[in-house]
Amino acid sequence: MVDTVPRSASRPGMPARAVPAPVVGRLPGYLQALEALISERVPTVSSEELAGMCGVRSAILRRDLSHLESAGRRGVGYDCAALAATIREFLGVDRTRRIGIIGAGRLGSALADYAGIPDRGFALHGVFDIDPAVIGTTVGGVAVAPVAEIHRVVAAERIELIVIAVPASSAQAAADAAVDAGVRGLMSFAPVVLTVPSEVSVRHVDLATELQVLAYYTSVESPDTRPAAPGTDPAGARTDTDAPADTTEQQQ
Amino acid sequence: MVDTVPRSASRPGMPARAVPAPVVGRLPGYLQALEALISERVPTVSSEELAGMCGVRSAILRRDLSHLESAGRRGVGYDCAALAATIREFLGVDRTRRIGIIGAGRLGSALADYAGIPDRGFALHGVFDIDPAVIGTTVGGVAVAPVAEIHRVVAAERIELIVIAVPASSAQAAADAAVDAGVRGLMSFAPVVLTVPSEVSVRHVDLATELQVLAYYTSVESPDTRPAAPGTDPAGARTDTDAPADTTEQQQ
DNA sequence: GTATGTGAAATTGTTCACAGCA
DNA sequence: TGCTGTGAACAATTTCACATAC
Repeated sequence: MVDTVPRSASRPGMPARAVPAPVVGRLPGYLQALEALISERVPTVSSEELAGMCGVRSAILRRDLSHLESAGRRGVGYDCAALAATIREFLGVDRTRRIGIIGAGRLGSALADYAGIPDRGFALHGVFDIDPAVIGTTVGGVAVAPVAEIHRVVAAERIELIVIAVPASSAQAAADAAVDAGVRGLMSFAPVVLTVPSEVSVRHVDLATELQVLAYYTSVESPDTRPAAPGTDPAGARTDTDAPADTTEQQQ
Repeated sequence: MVDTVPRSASRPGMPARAVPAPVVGRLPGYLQALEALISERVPTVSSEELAGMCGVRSAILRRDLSHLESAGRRGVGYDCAALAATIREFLGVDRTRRIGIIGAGRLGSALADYAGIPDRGFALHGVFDIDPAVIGTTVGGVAVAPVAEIHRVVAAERIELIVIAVPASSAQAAADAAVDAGVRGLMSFAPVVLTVPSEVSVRHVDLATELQVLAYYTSVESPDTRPAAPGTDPAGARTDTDAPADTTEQQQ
């Protein structure tokens, strides 16, 4: 599926700017659903169907897709393969992105497995740690290198994104090292706010944060609350958050 | 505005309902920052300071806090300990919430470590798997039990939240088992949309999704984001040139 | 003087509903 | 006929700015 067309990789050929963060956050979900359809040999989907698979309303789906040069055919629907290709290109994963992970502990190793999974547009090209005991061992098919060498490895392997899987106490240092190495995209699992230059993007995932939000929703309307509608509060895909996940599953 | 949202007669206890999802999503971040301040013996913070620590604007912070019975003192700021207590109570983590993890693989084991960390309001009370090879082993200080026993364990240990850390192919089955066991809050790391009853809340975190969003933001930055030829734009769209330029994501 | 809490405005995002094309 | 794409209505959220309280 990757099969990057031998074309210029410098710029996506579509109006990139001005696409709202919530939209960007939902696109990966559409892409995932499309890939499932494609693997089942389904040629086209209607906005209604695709939206249903992703847990959003069809109107949202259509408007979201209108931001990128949509490939729908009125009266027919969207060509799965074409739309998937469009979204991949839009997101910039039409070519494989090389990623690295700082932290070869349990979490880092686990993430390495996921990151190594092909067909999602990413490939693991570096794992870093400061612990001499793990340096040199293989994680996710890659030899663990000292964090001190991150600059060299990032350059040599052309790593573009770094996942931070170290304890909170070393997260900022890890981020600094990654930024210093030239990386412009960071995804952190450490429960601290990272300070980075404005040109660097950071996505943050924190187990405790997610659980606390979950705790809120399970207590608000679990025990005895039934104040009408509140249950329908769909957690908007946070820009950043957001994560494109809905809190409450609602079927209507 | 017509207050369509039922602020409802909230529970006498204390929390006021109808709090927007974006607000709920930011509260854990405030709590985290407050805990850091508390550990440094800082007695009070201004909205300006706290907001700065969390990567949000002070106006947002103040309005967010206004949703719960705020504890600020004009001219002074917020009492760290009091505010932290208020947020904990609001989120429902003023008492320890018991969680369980389905999937004792690498990811599940890694998460078990995080989940076991005290002071965040959670305690691991169950780990489940279907693989006979890991059942009985200890993960995160808990003996791994068969998924088939989840109902019994959830009841016995009074587990309230379940983290799903299994492959995509078994995620729905895991969710079904958890729901059947009476759990009303799920956090899933599997890249699939889970179908659950409306009274169950689901939070979803997917590495590939996050990386794809990150990929987008790291490639959009191109200095010359030239929206191609105007002809490509179907409806002479209002190219709101000028982007928010928010490369830096703030956490959710 | 300082910093909160909050109307009101501005902005951003979602839903409706239908014109128009395949 | 069926379904997309989108103007317009609507709703939610953020930001401003200031009265208010300490």
